[in-house]
Amino acid sequence: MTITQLQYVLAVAEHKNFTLAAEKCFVTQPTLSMQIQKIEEELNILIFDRSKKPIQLTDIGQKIVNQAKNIVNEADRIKDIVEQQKGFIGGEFRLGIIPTIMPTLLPMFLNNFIKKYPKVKLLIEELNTDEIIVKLKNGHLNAAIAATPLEDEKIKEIVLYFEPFVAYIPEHHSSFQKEEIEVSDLNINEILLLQDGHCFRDGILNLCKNGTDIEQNNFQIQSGSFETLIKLADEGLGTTLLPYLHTMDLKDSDKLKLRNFKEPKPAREVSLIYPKSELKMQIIDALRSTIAGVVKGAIVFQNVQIISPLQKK
Amino acid sequence: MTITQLQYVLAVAEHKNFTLAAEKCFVTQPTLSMQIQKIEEELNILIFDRSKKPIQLTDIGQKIVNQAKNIVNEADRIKDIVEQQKGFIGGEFRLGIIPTIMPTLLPMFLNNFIKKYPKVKLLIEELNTDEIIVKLKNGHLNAAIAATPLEDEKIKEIVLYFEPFVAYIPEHHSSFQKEEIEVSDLNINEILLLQDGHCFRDGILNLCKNGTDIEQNNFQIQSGSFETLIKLADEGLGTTLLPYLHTMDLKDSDKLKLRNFKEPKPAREVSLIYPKSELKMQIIDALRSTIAGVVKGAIVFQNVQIISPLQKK
DNA sequence: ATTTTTGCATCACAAAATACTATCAAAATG
DNA sequence: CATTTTGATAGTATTTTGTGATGCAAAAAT
Repeated sequence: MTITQLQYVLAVAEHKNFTLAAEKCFVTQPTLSMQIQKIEEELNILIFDRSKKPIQLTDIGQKIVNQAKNIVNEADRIKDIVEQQKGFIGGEFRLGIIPTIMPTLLPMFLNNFIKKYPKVKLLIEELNTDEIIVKLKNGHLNAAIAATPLEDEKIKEIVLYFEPFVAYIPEHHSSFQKEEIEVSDLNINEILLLQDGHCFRDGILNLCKNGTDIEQNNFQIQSGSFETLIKLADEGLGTTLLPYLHTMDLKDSDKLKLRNFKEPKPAREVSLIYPKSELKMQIIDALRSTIAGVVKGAIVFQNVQIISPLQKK
Repeated sequence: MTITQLQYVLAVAEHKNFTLAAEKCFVTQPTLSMQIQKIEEELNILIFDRSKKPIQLTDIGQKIVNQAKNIVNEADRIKDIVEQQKGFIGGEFRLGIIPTIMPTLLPMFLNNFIKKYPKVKLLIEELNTDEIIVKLKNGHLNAAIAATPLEDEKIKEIVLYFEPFVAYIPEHHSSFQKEEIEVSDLNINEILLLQDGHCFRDGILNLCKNGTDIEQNNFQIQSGSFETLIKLADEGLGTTLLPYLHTMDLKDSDKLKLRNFKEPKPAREVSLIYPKSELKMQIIDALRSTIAGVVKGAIVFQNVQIISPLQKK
């Protein structure tokens, strides 16, 4: 039994297809077929049920795949340990970022980071929280930036900053006169929300559920970008909530429509998250310190109340 | 990097000698030398400092060895998973037992066990607790039977039974008249103890320290067997304490000198212990159930007070 | 101080394992 | 029914792993 064989098993288990798995492993399909047969023979069991289409894991195969993941992860960490010892910070690093953080945070730290760690090849992907969790677990991402806490056993979190929610109230709205607003001023049914799947949407639903129930009446528009929501609000279609960093690059005329919450301000917790396997910890730590550096200047710590980003059932 | 290479690294790390390590791996020394060189080259580091005699691990080498242990352990478990699935209970199994449990417990369950699981080749070794802990951690033992709790992070314990201490009081002793005795009746300085290194000795010291301090006066004889202690006690040299199972095969004349403690009786906790890696769990569980079966008849559960087997500093 | 022993490295070569190309057979697709 | 997809197999090339013989330096023994 070799580590290579286990990697082949994992590839087939993931793609449910020998040919595709072989490609991903950069070998030909017969090579992979034979190695899979060899390990099955050595263990004297069948890992895959080839009679089903697409290919299925047998019961014992599932157990072996789980264990193989452990082994391959632990083996990968050896190279990690060596690099860490050498103080080498480089190589490919796959980072996921949720859409509501991406446009504001990424420009703030990306330049700093690539200058400081030129040997790291950052591969950044915009994904929503659910997709991120899956990809962290199956190893397609090394780390991600998302709203937390996620309460996921297999994922670790390092809090980067707390980002208050800011209300955007169009001029004609009744709350426009107030200097600061409270959660109770908000009517969930007139808040313009992002599409389903954005955790920022879920966070706001959690925030507002506290007082009133959601009435499924009237209209509800959901958009994928805050810019749309702002324009809709300006058209008199309701109010909206923005994460603090988003408010910084509004036009001055729009900034006048922003209203802070009274303390403790509702806020989201933004964290760097990564799988428990803790691969590439040097780079994760490099990211953390770079982001901490740039965010410290932008976000003044205030008395905040953290809103869960999770969808409550 | 292959699992085989990691095993070679572990063998050299353990024996600090290429030639010996090669033997243990059942390959020639050049094979092992070359594979070690290959993995060092692949990682581009030195794992061993060959200039020192005996060979030393480099700093990074130590870290790699730690990780290699993980990997090899996890890899071993794959075969374990397969056997478990197949319901196969067999193969070599190395069991350590402490000297004060060996002569009484082993005859009680060994016959049952080998009849029930004829494919298991039990390799039993008499070792004291310290030796057992080392050998469990480095993989030279699969499990052991010892007094617990050990409070060791890396070792798991399954309690088998509680074995009360019984006092052996010679006829002319002042406590001989009492039907039941108490801890306060014991004078640590007149109790005959086993040699240093036996945890039964440490347990008794813990028991008696509660009341009085140990005076380092007079005489203290330490023996390696209870039989010696009994004879010395008969000669009027003091009293001694025996574990309950040991009292069962005394001569009737000697049994008259036994005195039980008042409840809660001081007792030792005897457990099946094994490393966290949890290899060969099927056999460990087979042992547990076999021993539980035979002990249930012999030891009536009573109100006991567990004495720690650990040497307090 | 010389010899012997110990212990790892190196060389040349054998055996085994791994991978590739080409091809086949079965199942799924149209 | 022809076509495509997908995994297995055969034969061969390449790479890896292993062996025995030997070298060489340092430590141990005489």
